[in-house]
Amino acid sequence: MREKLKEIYHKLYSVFGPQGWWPADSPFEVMVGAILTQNTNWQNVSAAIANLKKAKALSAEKLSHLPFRKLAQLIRPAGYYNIKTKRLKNFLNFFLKKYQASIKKMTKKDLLALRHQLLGVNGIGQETADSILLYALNKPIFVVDAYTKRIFFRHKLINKNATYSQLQHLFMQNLKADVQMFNEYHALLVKLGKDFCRKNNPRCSKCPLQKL
DNA sequence: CACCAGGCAAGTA
DNA sequence: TACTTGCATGGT
Repeated sequence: MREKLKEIYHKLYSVFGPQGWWPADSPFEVMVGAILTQNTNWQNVSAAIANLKKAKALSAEKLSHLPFRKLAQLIRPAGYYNIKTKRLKNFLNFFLKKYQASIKKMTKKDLLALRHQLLGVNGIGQETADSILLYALNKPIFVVDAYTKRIFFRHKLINKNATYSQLQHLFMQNLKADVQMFNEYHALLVKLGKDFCRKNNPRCSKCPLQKL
């Protein structure tokens, strides 16, 4: 399996090249984006973030002072805007109270302790927590998502009921903990998923992993 | 028109 | 523990 995982990575990298994740101007923007992108395509999230920038509201201080309705209006294009406003507020409270909105302070915290803290925030689940850890704070943790699971299931590398933790351990116990590689690997799986492994599977037969 | 997107929590049994 | 459901916009 170790070799298989490496083989897949190198194949994807050679086909698609570096993906340049996470598309954002700052770690804080990554964290906001991680919450907004829950079960939503990136284009809609991008529009929501553009609204926040246009309103000059993209900072922990500004966002936390913004009235609920005002914030909900700004992030509307991202969908689920009421629940996401609540989740953003929950995260901001956490970020301000525990870390004084300091990325630097947050980065100093131990990886697993911080992950546990993030999971304690209502609205932050495993994928969102791991996305924040990897893409905002450069911590060596592997992000799993629906594409990861679907791709590995379709290639018969896992069974259908594999859990998030099982998938994550599969990667982390078989690969060296390398932030840059974890970054690229997850992004490449999303790219592969978008192009060849949608739910309603238009072109699974053309997937570059077929011939491995 | 139907289907889906870089999830998560709450409710039910 | 193991399902099920609500949340919502915008693109194909």
